[in-house]
Amino acid sequence: MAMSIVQSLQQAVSQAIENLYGEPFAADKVQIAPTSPEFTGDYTAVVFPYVKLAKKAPDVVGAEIGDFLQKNVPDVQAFNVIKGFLNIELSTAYWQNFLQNALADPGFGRQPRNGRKVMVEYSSPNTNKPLHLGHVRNCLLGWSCSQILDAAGYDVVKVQIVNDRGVAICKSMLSWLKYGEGKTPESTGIKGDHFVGDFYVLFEHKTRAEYEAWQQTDAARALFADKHKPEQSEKDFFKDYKNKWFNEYSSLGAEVRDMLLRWEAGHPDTVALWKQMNNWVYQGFEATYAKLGVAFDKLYYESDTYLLGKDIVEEGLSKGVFYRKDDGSVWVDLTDVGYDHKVVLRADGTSVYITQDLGTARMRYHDFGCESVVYVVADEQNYVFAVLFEVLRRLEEPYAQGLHHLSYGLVELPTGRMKTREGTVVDADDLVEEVIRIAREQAAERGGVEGDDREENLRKVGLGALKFFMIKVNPKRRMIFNPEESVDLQGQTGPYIQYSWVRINGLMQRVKRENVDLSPAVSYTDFQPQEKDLLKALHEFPGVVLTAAREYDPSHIANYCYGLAKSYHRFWHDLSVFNADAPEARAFRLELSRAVGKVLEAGMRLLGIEMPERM
RNA sequence: GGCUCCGUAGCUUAAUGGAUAGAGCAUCUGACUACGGAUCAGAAGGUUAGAGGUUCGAGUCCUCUCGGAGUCACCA
Repeated sequence: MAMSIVQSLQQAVSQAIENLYGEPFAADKVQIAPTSPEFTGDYTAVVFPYVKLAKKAPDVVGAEIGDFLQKNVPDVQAFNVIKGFLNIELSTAYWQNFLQNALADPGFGRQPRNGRKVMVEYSSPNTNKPLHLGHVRNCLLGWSCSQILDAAGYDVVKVQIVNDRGVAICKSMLSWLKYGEGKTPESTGIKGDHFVGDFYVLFEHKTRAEYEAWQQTDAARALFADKHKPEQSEKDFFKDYKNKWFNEYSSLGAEVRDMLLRWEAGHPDTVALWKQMNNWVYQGFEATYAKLGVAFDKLYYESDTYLLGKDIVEEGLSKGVFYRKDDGSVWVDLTDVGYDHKVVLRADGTSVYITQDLGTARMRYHDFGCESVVYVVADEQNYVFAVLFEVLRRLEEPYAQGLHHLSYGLVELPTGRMKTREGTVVDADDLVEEVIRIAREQAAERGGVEGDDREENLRKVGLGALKFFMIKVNPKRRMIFNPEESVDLQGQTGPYIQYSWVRINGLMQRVKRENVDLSPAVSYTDFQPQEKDLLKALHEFPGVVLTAAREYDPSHIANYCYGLAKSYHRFWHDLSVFNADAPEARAFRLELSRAVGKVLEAGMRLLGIEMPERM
């Protein structure tokens, strides 16, 4: 592959230092950055690191290196030095050439395949209730991260692990058996995941009613009198006691545990019911994923993986990574890296969560051979993943050096964390409908364009607003989501970017209609600042994709697209395209617009955001 | 309490150790008989929580203090 201009400049600067001052300086240590907007130039070399070995003042060093570059690098046209910053101006020919190449390359911004496989795990829902706002952020991050890694040259495998077993789904199952009267999603017209979720909520209500009734019994009163702490109110006491009550006194609790035991024993009716209810949920999930525009290559189910990992525990024992206590439980000592002792197998020989995670990791490596894995999971599990990764490294698993936890901040509401019990959960399906509704409302207010594709465009605008809102901030930042006002359509938003693309689309339609000759573009040389800004921004695109991939951070792409769209809006406002005063200028601006449109579309696609034809 | 993360304008936020900390929202003032005004320009808004330190250079790295969050089950 040809060397990029930045690499050429690094090499040339390195060469200059060696020639001028007789000291070697590694080319990849040479700092080259895009020139700040307030100065003249395209790229800037920082010369402070060389003043010591040159034994000269910074501005002298800058001038000497600049002189060398101008003489030895054909693309360098001019330079200026300000306070130790060497600003380099590239030639018009370089920029013309760059634009033509970018336009000719259908995959501009994408790297060649690097032959490496990476797995991205995201979403990973429970099957007892529908997806909510938190899953939406997770899915958007997981999807865009997958797209970005793909663009960076990796082969990406997208997976989720579905928590399809355990107490939670048993609650929905029992609830349906007791109160369902044989209803189905089909018979009620309720989407499958919501249908099952409703029975989960109903179960919680019934449990609460049972608990409140129980609190009036003599046994409960006696217990409170005996066990409560001084200062503790009856209300607080019973709040804390709920779990214990559910496990020891509740008849619903007993029935759920019984159902879980029957499931684990493979009781046919129970398993059949479990399959039925989960299938309802999966149909609902699929619809939601389709609406969000995300997909998976393979699904893993906890019912298949929850027993895995015991062989790894044995291995770890023989390797000395783990140790066994007298009661038979198995542990790992991580105190030397500042963590704790962690149990990896219970005394009764059954798995804990990490046992399963170890087994799943190995199983997936066996399935796909990915040398690295990205887990998209909220930051409340930071410690869990730090421990998991440390254990896998100690076990010397072949993929252990490539593990990454894409940790993101929880999405909260203005009232605090979402709580199922308090009914404050923002449902994913509702949210999608809501943002499309807002887009429709806004379009009507602006006297939006009608047409056959109207609904499709409104969907793209609404989702574009939502997705951009959630992805433009650094993933690790916590986010307060106010459904009332979070999805703006003006300013630093998805629709702002979509609008710049729509403008370009309008130009391209006219080019086609009028069969405009674009060939004079190459003889245009008098770049205006607004045009130069766009050229420089386009030039950055491939590097931004690589940065986003390296840091597993889609927000870089979002911020880049915003910056490019902003430059384009200014260009549009300040300069005429079709009415340019010379044919070369008109053709060049059209070509430049075409390139911007192309990059905006590609960049936003990496975020899972589509461009509407009109808006 | 131990460990981890965070603190940038009224609010939401950006900034591979580099130049005068950059945007958006909200507020105020302007801009189309011109390719679409979901746009553009301008004003105002900052001791980057605080104090030390390293460096030619610190929002960024180190130490301490203050404030906030997460997490510390043989639960899933």
